[in-house]
Amino acid sequence: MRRIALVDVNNFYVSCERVFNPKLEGQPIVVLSNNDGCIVSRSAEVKALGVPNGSPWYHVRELAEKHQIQAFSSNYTLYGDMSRRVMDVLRQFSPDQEIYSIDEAFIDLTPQPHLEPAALGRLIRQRLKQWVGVPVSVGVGSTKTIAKLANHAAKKRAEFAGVCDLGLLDAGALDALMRGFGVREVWGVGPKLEAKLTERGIRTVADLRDAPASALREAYSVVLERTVRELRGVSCLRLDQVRPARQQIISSRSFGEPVFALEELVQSVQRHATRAAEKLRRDGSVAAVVGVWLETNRFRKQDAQYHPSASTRLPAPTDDTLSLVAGARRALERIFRKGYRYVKAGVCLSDIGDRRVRQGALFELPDHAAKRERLMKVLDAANERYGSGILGPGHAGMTRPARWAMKRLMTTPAYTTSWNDLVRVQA
DNA sequence: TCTGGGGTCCTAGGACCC
DNA sequence: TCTGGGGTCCTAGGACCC
Repeated sequence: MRRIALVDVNNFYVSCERVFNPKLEGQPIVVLSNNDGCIVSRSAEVKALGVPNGSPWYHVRELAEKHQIQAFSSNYTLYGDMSRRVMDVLRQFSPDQEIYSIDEAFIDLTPQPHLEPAALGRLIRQRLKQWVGVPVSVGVGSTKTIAKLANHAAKKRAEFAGVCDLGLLDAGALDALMRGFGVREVWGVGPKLEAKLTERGIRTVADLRDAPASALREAYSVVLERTVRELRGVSCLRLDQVRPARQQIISSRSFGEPVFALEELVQSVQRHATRAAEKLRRDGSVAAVVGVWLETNRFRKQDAQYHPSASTRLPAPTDDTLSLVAGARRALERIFRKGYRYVKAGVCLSDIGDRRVRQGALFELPDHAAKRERLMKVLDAANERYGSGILGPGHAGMTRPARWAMKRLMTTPAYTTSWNDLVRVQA
């Protein structure tokens, strides 16, 4: 029997903000998405007010004023660094770790049968609180799907006090617990599947566990069949310790203000292609296709809508910023139409491979490629040292601050990654 | 006036092959 | 009246995750 633990940080972004501003403890606070658009993290106090995750911030303004909810712009520099600290601590409990997202990881405790998972879970909780400063929940089960469910139980049921090992429950207690949770709480069941399953009379986790797996595969997909088997304790999902290189790299942003002119779209698309190329090089990958898309505001029914996309296939896979920017620009020029109120642009790199086994172009000059490579090294080094975006193509004549630049009006300092932002402690 | 930004996997259907 | 039977590859779109 495997023993998989899922550890995640409770309302991660909110918890990060609280580490450096303890006065926020016990206060209703939220963290907002880019452009201060939507709520992406809520403290328990805000959840208790019934504010759903993902709500547009301006929709809850009134409620926020009434209850003095404090909002913060997202500070990904801080959250990324805090995430690294959490993962470092977790790795000390088991080297068999899959970092599943910025705030959660699976760890395999099977190779340490002499340790009791629940006791270990309590130790993890205590240590992360003390060493990193964030509260976590721990769920343990014989499969990843059960560990996810256990984690949910650890949060929702006070009697578990943040740590739940479903392996400790006898059959009757496990059944009761599974009857107490709706099918939507299962990892892999979203709103669409929930609706379809409900039609079939499958309403609780227990209903899904006991449903005929092969029939569900026929009706829906192999993904759902695997979920059902995992709920029964049959492991169908591997623990992926090494993340394979990404197959797709996206850089996109909503604009701070609507944009109408090609000139401004060019600037933002160049910026996205540059960022995507940086990510690509960091992965040690090359891409053969660069895609661009534009969006108008789909919530504004009075506006003419236009959501075009196009892509450019490059002569050979590359990680060269200038080639990728040029490709993105060509794609953009093909889809741009005047007269629309654009609110977002994005770039997507695909057909990605390992740069070490890259196939060159037929007419490529070897020393040209070598020069470009050196140029990219300089670019990456400069941006690493002086801040991302300091050096890049198309910067000449750029209007600052651009209309397309993000709005972030409530950002906290980069406490852990910038000397200037270090916390001052008074004696 | 203001509604995020990343990713993954699977399926269906069409084009094409022998 | 009857019009084969396998394959592969690619793409678009859908569903899910955080």
